[in-house]
Amino acid sequence: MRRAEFHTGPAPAAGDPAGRPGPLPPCRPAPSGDSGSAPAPGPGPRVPEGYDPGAFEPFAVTVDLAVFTVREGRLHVLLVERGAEPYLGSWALPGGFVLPRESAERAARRELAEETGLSEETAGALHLEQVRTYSDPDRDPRMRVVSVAYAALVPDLPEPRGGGDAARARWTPYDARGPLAFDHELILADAYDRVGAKLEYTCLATAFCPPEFTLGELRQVYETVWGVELDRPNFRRKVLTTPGFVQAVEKAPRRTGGRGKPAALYRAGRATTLHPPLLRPEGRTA
Amino acid sequence: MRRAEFHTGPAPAAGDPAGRPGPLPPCRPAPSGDSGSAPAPGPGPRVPEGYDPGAFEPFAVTVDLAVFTVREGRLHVLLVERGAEPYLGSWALPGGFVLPRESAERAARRELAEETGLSEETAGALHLEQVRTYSDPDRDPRMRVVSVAYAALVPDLPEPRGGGDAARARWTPYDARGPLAFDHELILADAYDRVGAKLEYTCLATAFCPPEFTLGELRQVYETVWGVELDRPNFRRKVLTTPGFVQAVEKAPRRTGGRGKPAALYRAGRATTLHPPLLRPEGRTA
DNA sequence: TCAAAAGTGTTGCACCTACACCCATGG
DNA sequence: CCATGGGTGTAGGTGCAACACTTTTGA
Repeated sequence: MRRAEFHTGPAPAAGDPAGRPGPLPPCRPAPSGDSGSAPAPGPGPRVPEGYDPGAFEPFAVTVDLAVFTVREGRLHVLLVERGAEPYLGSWALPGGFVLPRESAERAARRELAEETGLSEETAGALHLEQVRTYSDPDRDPRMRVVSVAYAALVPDLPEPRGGGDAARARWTPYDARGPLAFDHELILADAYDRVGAKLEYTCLATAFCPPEFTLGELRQVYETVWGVELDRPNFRRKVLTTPGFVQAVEKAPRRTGGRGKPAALYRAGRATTLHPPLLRPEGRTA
Repeated sequence: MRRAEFHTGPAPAAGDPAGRPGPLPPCRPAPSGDSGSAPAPGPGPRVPEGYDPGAFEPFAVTVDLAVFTVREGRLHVLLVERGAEPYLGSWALPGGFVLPRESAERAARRELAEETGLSEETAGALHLEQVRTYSDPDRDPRMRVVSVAYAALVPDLPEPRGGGDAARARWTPYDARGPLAFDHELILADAYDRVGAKLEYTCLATAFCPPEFTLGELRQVYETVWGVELDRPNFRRKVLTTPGFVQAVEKAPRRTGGRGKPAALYRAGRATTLHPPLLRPEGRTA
């Protein structure tokens, strides 16, 4: 169904459901009809196929964040409670608009800092993984919104209470979350799949850990995200024999995780990929 | 650098460099300020951080396609010659605008059909892989364009001569391409990396083959994309012992690839992932 | 009869799995 | 002392790399 009103004049309804002012974007010149990605017109006055002025209906571009952390042996995801219709009161992924002069990744880092209460520098150092872009025309009932989804992996952080938007944010156990607003259920599932897969063949797991960590903590990341138990001795060998995965912290003494023998500390190494990969146990059989 | 003209009125220059009419999109109502991905305003009249009316500057959303095929033992990519400034005469990835009522994937399939001259049904069955979204504010010198990149894998096709945009399209050897317009060099490299990686742990290689293929053809896909030689006997065993990767075509006799013993024919199986993966030879050592 | 590609067999190594066992600490 | 987690050792299995070999076609 085409939106004919875009060709006949402004559509009705400019009010914001949340009561905020609804600024009208000014009319703007049409793009040239051929962009970095658009089909270039052939030589001559021919109008290329697929060209439609409606194509220039402005899209809103946003980012959605699936922020994961491992907390008390469970995978948690950062969710925010919606304060406006639609889905008022529902939980949703944090996110926001991409501003005119920023890239989607910068927008994602900005939102990440806002929602977690971290400084922009700290947030800038965190691992951000672009997952997918969601562009179904009906994914937002109010307007056309194209959203770039990012997965962020953070070590265990305090409950977000940084003021601002962070006040609405909560760490929620991944498997105890309720239904999410919009298509955020799908986005979160995709992000989870991506993270699980990347643990297999990259050093990504260290992104869930503080700067210095024990092999037990690192192993718990795998076990928590994958939902399996790994053999401790074998995991240790695999990590230590993969060059560049971790590097020992020599001078530092040892740290205990409550009971048991104190463990040696490690830092993330320089390597980014694992060769050969560290396959999930199910991968062997499935 | 902000584009002040968007807040002060229409900017100059509405004409298309190619001489086509430059339709002006009508003014439209502002979005509610909170979208499926936008920060929901907190309870109360507070204006959430990060809110900026400029965020509603309309973005153009496009798709870019990296269409790969294996031809005469070389990896080829489909490129189009630009017929308008900027980058007039340069080569670029095919692509185009996402229309108001279609998803990015549907737009990609539509463009794929247009550029290759295939029917929409045929193109609809081809493998499309969303690679990444490119959103640098300056990636197009004329306006803000956010582009969703897709990689498409097709079996060897005739030279695109379907009329329309396809007339400008050419199959180009991947390693003999010139510099590309915009950031398409980066997009193409990302798409190539993704395809190469996915060959390792998915059954994607069959997408490069016709419906019925020999194991030699399948092996050549790997060898061509990865740029390595694989041991024929070991490759055969790996493929045949991976359940669901390929299934033999019983009744069909055999087919020759020129000289040599005729080979048995196979079809793609039902599996989509490879467990354990088929690692690149370098993966073992690197 | 030779080149080229398909297909089978075999050996050895690399890596992973599983499990047994010792070490160090807190209760 | 024992429970808990860190750390070491070792035997067996799986799967892959490497390479030798036979088969079947076209030139």
